[in-house]
Amino acid sequence: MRRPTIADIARQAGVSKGAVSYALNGQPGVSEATRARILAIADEIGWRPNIAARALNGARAHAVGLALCRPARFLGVEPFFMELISGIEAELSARSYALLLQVVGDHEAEMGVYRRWWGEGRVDGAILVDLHLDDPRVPEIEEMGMPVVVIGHPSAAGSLLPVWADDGAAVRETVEYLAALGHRRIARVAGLPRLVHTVIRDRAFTDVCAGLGLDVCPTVHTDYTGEEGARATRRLLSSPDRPTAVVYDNDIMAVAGLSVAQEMRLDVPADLSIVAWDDSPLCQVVRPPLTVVARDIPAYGGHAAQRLLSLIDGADTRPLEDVPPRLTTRGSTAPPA
Amino acid sequence: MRRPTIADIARQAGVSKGAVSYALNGQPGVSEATRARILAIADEIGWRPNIAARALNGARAHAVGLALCRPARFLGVEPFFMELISGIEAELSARSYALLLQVVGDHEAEMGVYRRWWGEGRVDGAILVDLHLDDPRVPEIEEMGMPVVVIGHPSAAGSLLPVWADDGAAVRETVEYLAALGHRRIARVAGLPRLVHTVIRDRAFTDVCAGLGLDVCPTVHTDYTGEEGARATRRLLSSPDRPTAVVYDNDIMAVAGLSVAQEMRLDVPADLSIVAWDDSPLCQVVRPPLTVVARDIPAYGGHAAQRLLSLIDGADTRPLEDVPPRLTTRGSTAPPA
DNA sequence: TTTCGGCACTTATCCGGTTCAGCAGTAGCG
DNA sequence: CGCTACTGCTGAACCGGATAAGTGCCGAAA
Repeated sequence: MRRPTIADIARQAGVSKGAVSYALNGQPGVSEATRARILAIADEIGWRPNIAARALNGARAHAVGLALCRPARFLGVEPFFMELISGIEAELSARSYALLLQVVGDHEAEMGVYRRWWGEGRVDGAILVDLHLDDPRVPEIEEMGMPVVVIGHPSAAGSLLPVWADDGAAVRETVEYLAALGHRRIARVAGLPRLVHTVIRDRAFTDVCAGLGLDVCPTVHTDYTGEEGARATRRLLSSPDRPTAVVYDNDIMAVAGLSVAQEMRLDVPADLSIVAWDDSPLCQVVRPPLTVVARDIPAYGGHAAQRLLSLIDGADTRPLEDVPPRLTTRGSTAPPA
Repeated sequence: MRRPTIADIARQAGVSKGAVSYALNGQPGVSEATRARILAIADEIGWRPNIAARALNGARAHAVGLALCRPARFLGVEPFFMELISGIEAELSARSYALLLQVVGDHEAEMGVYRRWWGEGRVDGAILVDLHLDDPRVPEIEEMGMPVVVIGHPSAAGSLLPVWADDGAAVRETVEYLAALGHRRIARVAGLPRLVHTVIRDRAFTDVCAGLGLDVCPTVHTDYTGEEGARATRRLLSSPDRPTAVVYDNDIMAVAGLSVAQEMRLDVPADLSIVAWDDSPLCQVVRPPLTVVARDIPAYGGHAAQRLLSLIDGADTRPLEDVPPRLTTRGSTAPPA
């Protein structure tokens, strides 16, 4: 049951290893007749190139890495990562690249994983997600010299190649829509305050609220879990001048917020409008279905993968701004009572 | 910026490549003084073994594969896979194994991926999920000779190593609990009918209902999506002798069912009891929080990874029956009105 | 004093591909 | 006819590490 090698093919075809290599790689140097014979034999005995041997010759590892740095219980919650991964993969597998995945606990462990992968020659590059403010990973990766695409805003990506979407524009669209419905008190239940995209959304939210002359526009930060989303909602809805609309930073918190509102005998959307970030089946399954800021996450991941492969090939390395998220209105938003 | 090799270390230490190799691998053949000097140099210049070179010497690839064969949009929905993956990873990374992940569209593509990974020497083994009835993948993998752990029932795993949990027992526990509450008409909204675990749950459900002498116990099959869960629920609740309890095969369908019930002005749990399969933050966030059949999915994945690594090492290859899922009661179940 | 054993290394080979230099054979051309 | 140019192939080196087979040297036992 030994794996066949090009030496086996060479023996059967009665030529040298070199000739077999040329034939199998579409290189000139063998006649068409010989090439056809070699290919037929290779196919017959089920030969596959051994990537280890190829990689040894300075060739690509034909794999890229993705280390996710969130506790397992948070990862399972949001469809975001799974969708992102499938988008990345669709692109990678079309080019016969493999994805190495690892879930780690903290940034230090994450960097350890990247160092190992890169040092061992396991990957040709990686995708970095969840940028922090003053993210220590950026300078460390720059020093490593590993090709990396950052899913996040260019302002925090250093010299790494960013792929990002204009979250600010989506926040503005959402708030303007709510203001047009007549809402004057809009609250935001945001994610982790140290994440760059949270900061960007925070700033856009504050700016557009001020620009529209809205009354009070509190932002509450959470860890993205339903519990904290529920707690934040409870606090907001208990305040004297409670908001008439709440914008959430993910879907699970929005659903939790919806439950809290219904528990407090508030009608959604009559008494409270709710907007979720990132669409998911979840948002369409609850009553009323949630108005969401939707983006094509698999496409987003696919673009990142494309850019990374280009970067690895030494080609086109310009930053890519993806299409901005779009507001999709459903039953959870309406003019305030 | 070339990656350092043992030749670099040998040059700096003034010894041969062989000596360096012995020193770095803890083999006898070098003095402790030399070993220490070599290790210090290796550490200083940041040397890492090139896995490609190691693999070429017949060593392990130190990676295992997982190909998921479900459309991307279904994958993101259920926390199951993400939790399973993080559990697998926790075990793998502790042993410095990497996980190769690929999302594919159908079984044929999945087998292509396994063939390529195995043929190219990229992986030492793989984990197979979502067993079908008469699954064509089982005999094909048996023929390939790749070490594989199957997450699923032994009856369908052929000669591959199964890791499974007793779903039937959990179904029995659930139905008996509902019957003890006084329910006589219990329905089941199941997943894809071709999956082995669906069949096992189906049979257990029918058997225990018959054993308890319950009135009508319909099972409706779906594709696991919220839409189909909602549709099935609507149909069940519109029937003349509608069930007083529904057991769902995942969490998203249970939540969809809850919304449908509330839309139909049925009180949960007074008019309808609901049980979900697999716990998730989602189940705790909705009102009322859902009674669930819970299992420790990360642990499950971890056990599968352990078994696979044992199998690769040629050690302990007995099937593993994991702890059965346990019923966790919350607010969505009560005696029928 | 010789011999043997073992330590601490070196040298050479191998893994499975890629790639380059070289070398027949032949066709083209003056 | 002789020279060049090209085709189609061979042989060997090489990638980075593992490892079997030496080799030189020292100390202890006969």
